[in-house]
Amino acid sequence: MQTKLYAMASKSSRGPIDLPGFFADLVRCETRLYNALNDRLRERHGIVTSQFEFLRFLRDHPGSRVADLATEFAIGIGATSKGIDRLEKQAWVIRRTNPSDRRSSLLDLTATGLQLVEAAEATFTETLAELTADVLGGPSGPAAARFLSELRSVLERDRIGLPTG
Amino acid sequence: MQTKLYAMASKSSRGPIDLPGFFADLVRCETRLYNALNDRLRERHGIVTSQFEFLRFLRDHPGSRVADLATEFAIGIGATSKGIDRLEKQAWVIRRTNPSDRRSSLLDLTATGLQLVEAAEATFTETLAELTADVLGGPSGPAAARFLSELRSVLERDRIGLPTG
DNA sequence: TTAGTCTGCATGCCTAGGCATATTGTTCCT
DNA sequence: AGGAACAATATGCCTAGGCATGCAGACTAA
Repeated sequence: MQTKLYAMASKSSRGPIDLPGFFADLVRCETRLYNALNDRLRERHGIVTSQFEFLRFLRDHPGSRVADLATEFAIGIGATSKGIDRLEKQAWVIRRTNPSDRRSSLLDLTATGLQLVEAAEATFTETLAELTADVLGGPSGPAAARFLSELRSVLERDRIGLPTG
Repeated sequence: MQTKLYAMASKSSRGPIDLPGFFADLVRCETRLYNALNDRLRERHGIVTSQFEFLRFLRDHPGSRVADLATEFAIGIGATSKGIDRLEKQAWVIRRTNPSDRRSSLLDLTATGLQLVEAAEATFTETLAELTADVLGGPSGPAAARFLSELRSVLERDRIGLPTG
């Protein structure tokens, strides 16, 4: 597969980063990891990765509003609302009216939702470790983690890439 | 925004990588960069990032088949076929019957398509540089590039995360 | 208060991708 | 040669997200 040529080219670059190549690698890794995690989570828990991420966020930030999720995941408000609809339909999440602003709801996991997210988290972590095992031992891991963490902070600070709706 | 807590936690970790945090940062960076690039490319050239990537791939790999694109981008064959339909409708790509296997077509850019991809590439590279300027100077960039390049190679080697169709 | 504006979210319409299937062409046996 | 298995991709149906809109609640100024 010709693809490999790209990877090798950026790998051996010594000067400043090959930015397009870097971005391509970033997107390809994200896509494939996301797909693989979807498969596992669907098969074992009947959810997909985006749902797992919603549930995990609500576990870690109980009482969030729809807009908080939208900002966190950089997706539209409408999409977020619909995603919550689906989780609510499964009785994994409840909307409770916000006492201090009746336009919005506060979101929380149900007991079942909590149970689900804990089980799914085990699968998630395990699968991720499995998929990245071959490179995690390498020396560039911590630097990569630092880099993406900083980049994410900057993008969030400047509100880059937030959809309209 | 509570989000920052995540980023800082993974940033200051010293031992083995916080894998879920790393993955979260990866996905968030990808989403926001992709969204921002979409906005710019749409506004200036009337295409989105996925289309730019298709066009660029065909420029660099003329005569590819639909399946080659599907593998490269880890998306389904059907989706790829439809994506090519759209590019063909705009006369940016042509399907030419594969002389050695008439089930498939060989894909190539038209002159207009080539012109478009060259212009879009300038926007793409420039925008990407702009968005990542604040962290590119940092010391962890090259290691991050190496890490993702290696991870990508491993995922491709093991055919991880390829959709069914 | 009360009109006017703003905000948060739900909903509708449209597009894009996943998966299943259909179609056409190729390969492999015999 | 002839048919069965296989392969490449085009197409249909379904779901999820983007964007625009609608609506209820909050906020402001007079």
